[in-house]
Amino acid sequence: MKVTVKDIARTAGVSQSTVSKVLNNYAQVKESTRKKVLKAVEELGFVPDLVARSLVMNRTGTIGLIVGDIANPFFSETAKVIIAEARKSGIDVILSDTDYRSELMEMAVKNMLARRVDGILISAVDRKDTFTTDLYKKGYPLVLFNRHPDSDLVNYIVLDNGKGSRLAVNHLVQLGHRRISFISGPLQFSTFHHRYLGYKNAIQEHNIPYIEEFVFDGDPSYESINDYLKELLNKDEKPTAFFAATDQLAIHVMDALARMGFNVPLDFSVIGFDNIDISSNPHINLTTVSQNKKEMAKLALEKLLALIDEGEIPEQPIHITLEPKLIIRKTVGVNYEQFHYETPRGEISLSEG
Amino acid sequence: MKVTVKDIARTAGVSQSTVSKVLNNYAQVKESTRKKVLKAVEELGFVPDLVARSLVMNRTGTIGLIVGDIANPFFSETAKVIIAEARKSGIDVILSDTDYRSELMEMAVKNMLARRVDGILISAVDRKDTFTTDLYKKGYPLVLFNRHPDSDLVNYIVLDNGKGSRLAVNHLVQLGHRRISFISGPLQFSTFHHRYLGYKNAIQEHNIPYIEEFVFDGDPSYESINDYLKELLNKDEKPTAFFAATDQLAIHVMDALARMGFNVPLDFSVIGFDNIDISSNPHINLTTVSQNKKEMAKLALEKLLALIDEGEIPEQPIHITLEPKLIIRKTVGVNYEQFHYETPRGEISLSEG
DNA sequence: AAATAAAATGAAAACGTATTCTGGAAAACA
DNA sequence: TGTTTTCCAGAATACGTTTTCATTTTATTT
Repeated sequence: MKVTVKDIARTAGVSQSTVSKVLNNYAQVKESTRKKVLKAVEELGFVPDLVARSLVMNRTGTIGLIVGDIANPFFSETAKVIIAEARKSGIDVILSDTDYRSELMEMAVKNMLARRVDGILISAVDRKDTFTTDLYKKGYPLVLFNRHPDSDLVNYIVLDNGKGSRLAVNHLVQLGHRRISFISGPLQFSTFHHRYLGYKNAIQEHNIPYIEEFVFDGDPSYESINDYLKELLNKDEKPTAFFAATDQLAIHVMDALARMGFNVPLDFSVIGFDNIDISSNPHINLTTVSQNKKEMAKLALEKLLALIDEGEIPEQPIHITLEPKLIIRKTVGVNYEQFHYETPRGEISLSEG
Repeated sequence: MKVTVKDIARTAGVSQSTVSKVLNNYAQVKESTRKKVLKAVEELGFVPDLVARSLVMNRTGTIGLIVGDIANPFFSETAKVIIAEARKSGIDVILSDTDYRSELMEMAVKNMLARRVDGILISAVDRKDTFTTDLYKKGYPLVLFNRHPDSDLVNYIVLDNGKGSRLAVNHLVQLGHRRISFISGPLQFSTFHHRYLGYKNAIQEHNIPYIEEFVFDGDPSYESINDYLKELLNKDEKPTAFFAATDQLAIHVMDALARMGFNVPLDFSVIGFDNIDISSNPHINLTTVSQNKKEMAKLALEKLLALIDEGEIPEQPIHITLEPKLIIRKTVGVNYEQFHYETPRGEISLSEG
């Protein structure tokens, strides 16, 4: 039936332990017997049982990857590099999708612990999450990326989201916009929280009043955003630009505006965040803040593997923040109205290039 | 350190076997001892070691999922439903990404066998692949989806790709197009192969001559397609419509046309295949052939789990083909030229709805 | 109350591997 | 040649469960 070490031992005329030794490249084994064993392995087509090995080695050679939504390009692109890089170290990844529900995250982690994965990578924690922190304190190899909890006592690799927002707001302000609406996702995620904070700080740095009605953080569906925009654009005080916390949201905004008969960037400017693939499509051409997803994923895995190899957790948690970058395309225009009526400043460059 | 069944046994004052029995809901255990054991489990926070269990049960509770490119929406969307559905049965999935390279597929399978996954789901086989067929013949639970090899001796769930092409071609022909270019991906994949065959058959059914220069199956990158189009549109005999074997390819085509200053659908019609998320975007609005990815994924998993539970493979491999559907949006127009100069037929409806 | 049947428990083996430790053979040294 | 060291190989144990089978306990019958 299934060929095991025992079979190899028998046909090679040695003991199980020597077979194991040649399989694991022990030095202490004569060349002649090594040959015998290898020949038997070849003949019988033996392949070591990794679960048995896991049991005795106390290492499974697997890691868990928990994402918010694998169908979301951000998560799938990061997953891709993690899987590819892990494979280079002979490590397999068990993937879990929380569908943005934090209860599922906790369940996924528990399940993976039972499966004895060697470490866990999570890009889907809530700000108020304490579960991961507790787990890490117990010495379990764990690194978060993309999102992090409010607690600082766990490893994470994230984008400097606040800075990203500042980049976006500055760009808009430079082109004359002073009434900027912020379209956010759920603020319980650190990404959105910091993008929101960055937006708020940036406009205040420019002495722009913060208008509560200008920020949206409700249900991120198209319909919901469409409703919000309709209501907003009926008021006296309209924004001239929309800063969306996500390219996906930005595209919703653009769609809604288009359906209302507005032109982007002539009537309104739109800027996104993430630089997903579609955004560079000539029909979309979204100006956005980009993050280096691949580097983030690579770093997260790298740190996790190091943690696993170390065998013990460092005193100080690892915190890495990556730099955002502004990608200028075609959805942001000059707010002439602003230049005309309020504070026209000649030194500001109006070119988009 | 780690709490095991032995610890539970000790603190509950029973034997390992009884602990195992209450954990696995054996009938033959007195209520009072069940209580004792459960209490100890609770107190010590015991959680069963799944790798140890796997070893003895000869079942890991994991399946392997091998995809061509997890960053591609088709694969990530199917992966999402597979992961979610598998979880409902307490099964975890190990994900592998072949990056469209078939050698990697074979390696991934071998690795998963060593990991003793209970079954494997593959959406990334070549037409000439025999490895999976051989494996299945050996009795290993295996189901392919999306793509299938030329051999029929293995289970697969696929779309009726030929029919999908016919749907697309018929639609174009009904609107007066007779010069239809087919933009394909690599024909070594059954999906593209059958879409190509469907295209060829469909135009022949309409007595349209097959023109070799009208089909492209080279490198599916934007640049390569752009080059092809430039050359093609310099010739005398130009197509009036493009049928792309993939929405991704259709979007490349539209981008290239847009950059050359053409309007879709006024100058050229474009139709895609797959109905990925972006295609419904108002800026894209691609007419396309859709497939029910979720159902495909669900069916594939369902069949695999059934196979695993059966314990032995059925005499006849399972073959399921799903129905494609035409989604009419805004990228296909009427070819008036055709109606005007050649065979204007009054009975053909020109409305797009 | 004794005999029997049924129910509950435990001892032991198994799953397939890695590793420690011991003993013997060979080599190196005297 | 005798002794010490080095090198190899194997026996035994461990990893943490499940499961079979024998045994003890409890319940049922006469």
